[in-house]
Amino acid sequence: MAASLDTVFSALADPTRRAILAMLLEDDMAVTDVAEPFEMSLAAISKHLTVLSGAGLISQERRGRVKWCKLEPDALREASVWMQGFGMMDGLDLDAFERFLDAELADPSLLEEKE
Amino acid sequence: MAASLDTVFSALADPTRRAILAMLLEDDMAVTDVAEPFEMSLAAISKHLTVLSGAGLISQERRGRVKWCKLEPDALREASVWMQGFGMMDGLDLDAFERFLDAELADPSLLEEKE
DNA sequence: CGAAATGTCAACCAGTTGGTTGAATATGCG
DNA sequence: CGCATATTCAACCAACTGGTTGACATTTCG
Repeated sequence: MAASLDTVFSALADPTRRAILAMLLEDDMAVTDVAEPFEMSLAAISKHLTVLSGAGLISQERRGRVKWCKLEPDALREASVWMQGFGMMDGLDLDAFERFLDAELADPSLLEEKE
Repeated sequence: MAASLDTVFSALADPTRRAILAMLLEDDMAVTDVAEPFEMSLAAISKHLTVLSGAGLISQERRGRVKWCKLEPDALREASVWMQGFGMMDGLDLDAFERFLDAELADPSLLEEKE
């Protein structure tokens, strides 16, 4: 819950974790369902979720057997503000933003390996 | 430089490196001057600068004995767009999104002069 | 020339990261 | 109850990080 710039940026530095966030953009998901598209163990995904949770980027609520993961995009705000200080946000890159939207609407899983 | 989301976010995850970027916002600086306010060796700062350079966040130009470091805020753009996508999708930054729509509806050609 | 200043390189070290397995803990279901 | 499901825990491992120090190369300057 610290949600410092350190923890947020370092949580975002991993492509698996960014892909998870993109998936959660669609809908809340159970841990097992989050793990399904990835070629790694459930335990590894569980750790990634812990990191995301520690950065405040997601919240998790246990309901019965299942732990639901929910995106918390507010946690991005502090980092976003920090970046705005560098002046390249006086109007974001709209072309890129539109491409993001198109890609997102077409198929969220495509966001995984953008670069 | 690579400037992938991975390298940019992980470069930003370190407070020393963020502080360096903030310093370079003021002015271009020589490596020694960048290092001066920090309580660590010059070699450590040199490594941080290598990381920043690898992420495309700074450029370095050697002039005589001195290597000048220059902020390259464009490298933040891709990361910003990625983050902003989350805010937009959740109505967090609806203001900016509406401004985007307004601007586009008013005069789409204005959007070209971004760079 | 010889000395100081500017950086980087190489080796090293401790701590963190991202992954693996196998066991453990709840919870739900027939 | 007994078994499958959902998730974490614990130990372990290789690779990476962020720091150190001392040696090295280059450039400037008296």
